[in-house]
Amino acid sequence: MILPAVVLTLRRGKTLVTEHMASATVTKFDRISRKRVDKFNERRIALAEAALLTLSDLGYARTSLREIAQNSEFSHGVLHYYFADKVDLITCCVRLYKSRCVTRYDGVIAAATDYPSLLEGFLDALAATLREEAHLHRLWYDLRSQALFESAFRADVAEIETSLEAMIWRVMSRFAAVTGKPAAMSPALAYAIFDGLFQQSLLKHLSGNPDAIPTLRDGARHVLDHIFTA
Amino acid sequence: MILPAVVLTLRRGKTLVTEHMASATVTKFDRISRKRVDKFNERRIALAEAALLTLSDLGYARTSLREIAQNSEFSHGVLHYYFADKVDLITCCVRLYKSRCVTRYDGVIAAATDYPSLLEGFLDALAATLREEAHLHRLWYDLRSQALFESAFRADVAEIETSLEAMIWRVMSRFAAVTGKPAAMSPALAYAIFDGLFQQSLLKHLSGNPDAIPTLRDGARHVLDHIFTA
DNA sequence: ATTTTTTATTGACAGTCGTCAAGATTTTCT
DNA sequence: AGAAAATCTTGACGACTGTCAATAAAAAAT
Repeated sequence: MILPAVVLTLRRGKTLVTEHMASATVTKFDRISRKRVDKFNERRIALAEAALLTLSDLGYARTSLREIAQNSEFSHGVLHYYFADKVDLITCCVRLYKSRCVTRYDGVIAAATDYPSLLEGFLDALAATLREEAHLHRLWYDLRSQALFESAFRADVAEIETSLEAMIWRVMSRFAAVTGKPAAMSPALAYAIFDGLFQQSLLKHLSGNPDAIPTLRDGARHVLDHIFTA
Repeated sequence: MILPAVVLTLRRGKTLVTEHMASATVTKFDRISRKRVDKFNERRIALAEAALLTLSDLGYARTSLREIAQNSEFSHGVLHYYFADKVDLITCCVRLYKSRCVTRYDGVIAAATDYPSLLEGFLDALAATLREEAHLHRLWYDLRSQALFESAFRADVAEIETSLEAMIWRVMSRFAAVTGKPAAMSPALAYAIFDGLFQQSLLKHLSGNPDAIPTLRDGARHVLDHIFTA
């Protein structure tokens, strides 16, 4: 039981490159160990993926480690082999969420070259997110609220907020490039607006209100029209 | 143990006027019973007030009924005398929150008659809310997130959202009246924008970032300037 | 092929949770 | 005053929680 102890001490770092191996030459031991770390990390991600499913179903407050394990192909004990504690698991899940969402609109905005098609493409993508990933995003809002209480989550949540803000700002910059008008606001403000809009629509959508998606589209269109036309 | 049974069956209604007393003449029995109901309701509110304190300290996920009782002058059993279950208590707390917040800016907007003073007054009030009621508002965002999962909370949360939207719209209408320019957006959009801004600033503020309040002021000022000047 | 290391399961632990029933205490009514 | 009703406390229940140690199973290394 040597490796886990080593990995566990390094787990919290952003990368999994071990420090005492960074220098010196690459030995056989290096390659083997790296392979093990990778495998370890793959399992971590697979488990976090399963956890993400259960979490987005039940929410943070109602999700237990046993429930997560039951919805996976593993036993509940294995979670403590791959994660130090519950916070560590949730943190890993949040990072996974980020890696999925953060390039959500990049394809759409690269494709369009004029305002109308860029607008429609973005609105479609926005609507698709609400329709297809509602459960995942309600989890995001849940975890972000947890960060207001639990300082352990704050750093990761803040980092994701920054990524999402950058994502929205790439969209705005594209609009600016296409229309020739500046996106006359800060990235933070732009993100706040679209985030507020999306959150409002999400609650409507999950309440079964069929106006949720049209409301989201109209709101976003109104904002963008106001900024980038006449 | 007669009254509680009666009251408990009526508890979930918005008012506490009993139905079988609504018609007919006002008898002595009526007055007495009403007085009891009022007293019952006062205790409910006092307990909900205590619960609100604990909840805004710990958040929904980490608050137990025992903890709430411990921070009040009562025992934990009394909570089940005044509330049917935990959801009932939380619902009552949410309603209490609403009644406090919903007129937050009405005084400010009535006082000012020109754009600069109205703007500064509103920004001051916004900043004061963030500074003085941060804990209460993080609870609101927490409970709103819970509503995304628990349908039992949705109706009350939606009602409060409507009230807050109306509150923001009264502010916007005042700005429109003072400047002579229309608030060129829907009430829902205006609320989404300020809510998004506030939420973003709240996370910053609770993370100890001293830029939180200036950011909130600048963001709000930018939006309002953009709408109501030139 | 056997030993070592890694991975996964199981069962138990010490707490906490919401809930409720039985009974003591206080208030109200006659 | 005593009787009745309302209020509050206490203690217990079954269920569930995160955690972890003991151990079995699988994989890797020698």
